[in-house]
Amino acid sequence: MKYLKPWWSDGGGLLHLTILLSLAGLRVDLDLYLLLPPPTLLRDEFLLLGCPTSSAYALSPFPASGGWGRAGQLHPKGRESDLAALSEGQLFRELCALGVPFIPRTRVDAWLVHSVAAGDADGARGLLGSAAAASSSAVEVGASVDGGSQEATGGGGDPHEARSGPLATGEEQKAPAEPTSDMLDAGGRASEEIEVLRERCEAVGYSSQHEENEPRVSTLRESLQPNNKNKQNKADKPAWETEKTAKSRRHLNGTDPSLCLEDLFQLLSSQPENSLEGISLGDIPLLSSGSEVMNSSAHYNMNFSQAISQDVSLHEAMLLCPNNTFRRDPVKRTSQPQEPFLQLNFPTNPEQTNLTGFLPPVDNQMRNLTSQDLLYDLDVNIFDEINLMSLAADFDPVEVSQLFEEPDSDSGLSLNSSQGSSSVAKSNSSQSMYEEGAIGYSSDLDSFPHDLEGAVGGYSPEPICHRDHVIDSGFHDGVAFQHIFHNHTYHLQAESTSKYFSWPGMSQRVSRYLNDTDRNLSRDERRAKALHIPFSVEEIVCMPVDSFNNMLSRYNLTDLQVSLIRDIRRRGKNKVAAQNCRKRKLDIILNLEEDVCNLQAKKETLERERAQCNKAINIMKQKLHDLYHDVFRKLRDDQGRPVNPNHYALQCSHDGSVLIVPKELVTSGHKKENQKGKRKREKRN
DNA sequence: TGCGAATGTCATAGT
DNA sequence: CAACTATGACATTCG
Repeated sequence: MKYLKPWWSDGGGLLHLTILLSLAGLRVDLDLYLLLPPPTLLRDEFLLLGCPTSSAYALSPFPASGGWGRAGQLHPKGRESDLAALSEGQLFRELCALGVPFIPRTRVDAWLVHSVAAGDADGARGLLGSAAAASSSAVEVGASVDGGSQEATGGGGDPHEARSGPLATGEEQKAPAEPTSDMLDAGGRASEEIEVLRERCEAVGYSSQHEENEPRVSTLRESLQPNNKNKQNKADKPAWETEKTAKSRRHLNGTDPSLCLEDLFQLLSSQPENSLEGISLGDIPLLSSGSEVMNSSAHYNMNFSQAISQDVSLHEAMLLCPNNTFRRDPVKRTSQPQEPFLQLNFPTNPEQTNLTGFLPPVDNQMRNLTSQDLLYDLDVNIFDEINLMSLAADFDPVEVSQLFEEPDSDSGLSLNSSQGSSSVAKSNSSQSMYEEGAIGYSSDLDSFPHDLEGAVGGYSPEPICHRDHVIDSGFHDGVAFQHIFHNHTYHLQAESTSKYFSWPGMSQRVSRYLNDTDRNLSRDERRAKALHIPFSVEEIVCMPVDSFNNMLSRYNLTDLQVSLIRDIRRRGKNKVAAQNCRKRKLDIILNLEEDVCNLQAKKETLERERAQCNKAINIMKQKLHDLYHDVFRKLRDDQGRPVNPNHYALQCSHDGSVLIVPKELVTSGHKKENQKGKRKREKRN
């Protein structure tokens, strides 16, 4: 079978689950991949296998054949070959038809999942019994269980019969696992069988020390479990969980013939601590056989409670951040000491505005912020940005005049702008911010109070763009100043800070400094903002001319505003045109270079061909010369003397005959022909 | 500090 | 004629 490209390589998600469940009185390891919806549904790939797509999950081809290969460890002899008779595609189709949102990692897992999902308790139990029998040396109970199962079901544990349940019925197996009467009967038989099995287990010396359905594989395993967590958990559980637990047990006991894998998974996810002993994510070694279960039981016992109790979100599972530093743990974050960070408490009283207190010095700890902090704060800042939109202030005519005097050259329209990228690159580290802030952007910073500069340690205007968050957080709730360096989303900043903000009593210089983020805006954007033009530059530039004119007429705009809007539109369009022109020019140059290369290659080819032709011509000439002299060597005149090739020449006539002509006649004939040719050419001209 | 690349802007011709 | 595009030329920024 050909394995197609796994869809998770395109960004889909997949969780590796090793599930230990109690089924038919046996402890079973299921090694599964839980499918998470991929961003792009590779339906075509999936249908290539002839598998329908689940509504909730996109099923995919098996990730690799390696997991299947290990299934042989679990199979008893003879069983493996039977299972192997099914192609992976066939088995997988069965699972798909049953809506199983898992990719089993092993063939046995797939088979078990299939049996359970199809409500075939006999098949599942038979498989388990076979598996246990296969590892009877290590799991003595398993052998008894296997035998009991076979007795009780009249060979129900036989792998062949197990397979004949869901698979051999052809189209029936593709129907949803509805509880039919047969299944109910099977379920009833199953419960009876379980009781028989339990009795047999006790008869061979295995006494259950736990709950009636406590999974058990061996006494060794039991001994390796120091704490029976289930008991404790059960005591602590609310009523609804207890009810669910009972339901899950009914499922897991096989008494509910309508058991399907989705139910199972819901149970697993809803109360994993009780219904399962272990779900571990990540690189848990594949457990395929009973012996392996035993050997790794210590690992599980150590891991179960931890693994189950962890609230693993999909985000975390996808990120797989080793230290869980991405986790949004408000308690953890708020519990972090805040002292190292700058505190900002804006006084509501304008008289208390103290610049020195406003921007305290930056210490080294601030420079040592981790990347996780940066990421976290970036998200936080984005939300802060939203809050900032409510902080619009009034129009400042002084600012307008200054803006229109600014000499910098920057446009309002950012087209995949390198401006943004450069800004981001520039602010990739706090260190660089300091350095650049110390040397750059002198024009406006020169007018900025030095005490403030000193207070912030030479901030560049770009980090100052984070003042949004500073003001927001500091002004409203006194949150620390820690986010000031962390937001790298300068584009978003530019978008969201399109309004001025201030508060009563804020000094003009502080306002100017804080609003110096406008340097991140283009000149036109700043101008538009200063004139309170109610459209974005992008709108102005990209809008169709009709809409543009309607917009101008609909709004009551001043002449200055209209003029600026038209200039913005003209410049923006011209900027695009210039970029297109340059791109076109570059393309032309590249095409010309390509043409030059092609022509050079063609020239070389032609030269090679010419050399070959010349070589062939020379060979032909040589052959002709040899032939010529060979003919003359053999020629004899009337007296039988050889003909001198210097006096005579061979001449081919039109009818193919060859004449021996004196060279004098040949040369005169050539002269006449040349003259005729000349006359003809002259006539043509 | 000079240099070159990238980009914005203006003027102008063309569509 | 207005609007837009294309392009050369110049200025500015930045690495």
